[in-house]
Amino acid sequence: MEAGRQRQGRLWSNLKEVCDLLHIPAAVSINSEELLFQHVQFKTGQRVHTIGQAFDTLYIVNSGFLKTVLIDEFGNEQVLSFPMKGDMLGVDGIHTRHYASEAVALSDCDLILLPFKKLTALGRVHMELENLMYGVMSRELVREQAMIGMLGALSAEARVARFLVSLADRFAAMGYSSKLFNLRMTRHEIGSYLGLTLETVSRTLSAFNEIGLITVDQRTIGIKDPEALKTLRRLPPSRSRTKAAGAKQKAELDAAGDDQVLATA
Amino acid sequence: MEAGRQRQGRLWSNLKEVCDLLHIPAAVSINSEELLFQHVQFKTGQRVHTIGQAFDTLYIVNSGFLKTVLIDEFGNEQVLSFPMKGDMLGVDGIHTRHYASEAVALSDCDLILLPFKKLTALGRVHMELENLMYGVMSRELVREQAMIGMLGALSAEARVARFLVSLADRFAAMGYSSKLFNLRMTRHEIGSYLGLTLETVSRTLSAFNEIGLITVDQRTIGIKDPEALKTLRRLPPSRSRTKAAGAKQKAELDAAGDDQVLATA
DNA sequence: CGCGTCGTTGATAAGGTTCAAGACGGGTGG
DNA sequence: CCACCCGTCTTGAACCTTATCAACGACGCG
Repeated sequence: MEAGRQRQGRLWSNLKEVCDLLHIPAAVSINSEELLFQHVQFKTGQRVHTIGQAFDTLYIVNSGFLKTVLIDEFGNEQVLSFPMKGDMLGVDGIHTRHYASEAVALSDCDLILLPFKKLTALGRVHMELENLMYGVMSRELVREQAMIGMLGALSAEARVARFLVSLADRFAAMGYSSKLFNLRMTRHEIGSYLGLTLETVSRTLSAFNEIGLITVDQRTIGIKDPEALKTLRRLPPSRSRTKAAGAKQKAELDAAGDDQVLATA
Repeated sequence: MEAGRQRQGRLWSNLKEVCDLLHIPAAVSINSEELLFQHVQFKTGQRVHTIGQAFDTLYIVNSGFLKTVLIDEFGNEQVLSFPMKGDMLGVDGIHTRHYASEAVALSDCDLILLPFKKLTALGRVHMELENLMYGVMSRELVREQAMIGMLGALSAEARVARFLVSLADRFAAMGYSSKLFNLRMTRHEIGSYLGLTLETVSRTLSAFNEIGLITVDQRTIGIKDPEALKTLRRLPPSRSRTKAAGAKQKAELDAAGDDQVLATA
């Protein structure tokens, strides 16, 4: 329907601002005010790019909230990430020159356009740019690795707990409160992201609420006991009794607090 | 114990060979025979790099089989990938300048060293290199996205089936048989990779064997019905009834073959 | 030859999904 | 302005996939 952007970008950013946004030490020898990147706005529900669409530009989130999704053979969505301020979009398009995922705005957004051609051309001149890109892509890779580890090894409760902590941290990094914030996504989307059903997500949030770890009021989440959330596990759920060093004594610890749902470091 | 490599690299490769190995169109204007990369050999069980170790070089697998793992707070391993010929290792170290994962040789291996410093220095001169790196990293990112989608949405049987197909494809790409090959990893490692227990992996393989999809003899796998394996799902297990377009008619298809364990395209 | 690792298979239980019903909230149209 | 509706969220109950626990067989190595 769309995927067409409403271009009238009044805003532009220079490289310094882009680096700051990405939390990458700029080391910019480029004083250029002539090196500017255009902004684009997307409204809630609009798609920034779709799967298979020809790749030509990367995006950096300046404000707003999005989701990126994969669509399976039945049209079901699998949420991959919830990008927000400072995150980069579109990197998965570099390889095949077609975006591998779809990015949808969950709120009104302001994105910075980084035309890939322009970027590589600039890299020819300024090495900082190249290293910046490597850093951002590597960071994204590490994030996805952590995600795989979480999906592969953690229980539903642990996943939801870590999701909340991670959100809190990101809000904190953006200067917002990490104690009280609004979820921009539905339970369904959270569930997809965490490999759970929306019912399980809902139930788990309710459970956390009853225990006093958080408060829940629809999309409004209050974090009451961040430490407990961080270390919550229950169910070291598989590939336990590994011979890996250090596994044993921790297992005893675990057994000690067995009837507890949570543990504090 | 090790993580110290047994350097006596007799072998060296030029950029052209590296590109071929990575399946990246070289477009090499660099005729250099003076631009050589050293090889290193690792024996079964040796670690190429460990978590937290200072990052300085990337590796390309020239021959042999490895695994990369994350270690959680209890010492449990979470397998992230099974790199083989043509795959790149160490990319996750770029961001923090420390490797985020551990790479272990599952067989005797021959790896090509790409000192990162050297690489970026070369990138200053030869643009092809830069684009090569972007391509490789983007490809890896896409691979991990697919992995997340799989862990988040597929049943145990579908995961094992896709794992086998993916292995078959990779063997084929390496010039080996895609119909008969040896697993280089244990059931435990497969289970960790797929987010399952080793028992479930074993049982699923046995089930596929009985149905005639594959033959199993310990580590030796024979692929009998690749198409069935590719399309096997059973249990679109969660986030089903999505309102996403196209979901409906496919759901009917699904119901039609409901008592069937497998479906052929 | 025995021990340890790896793999198979069975019985049991539990975590999480599925199905179902209802509540809440926001937007729309009468 | 209220009624209505639809998407979202919550909660309950039954079911099912997969983990857990356990025992045994097979292989490889010292």
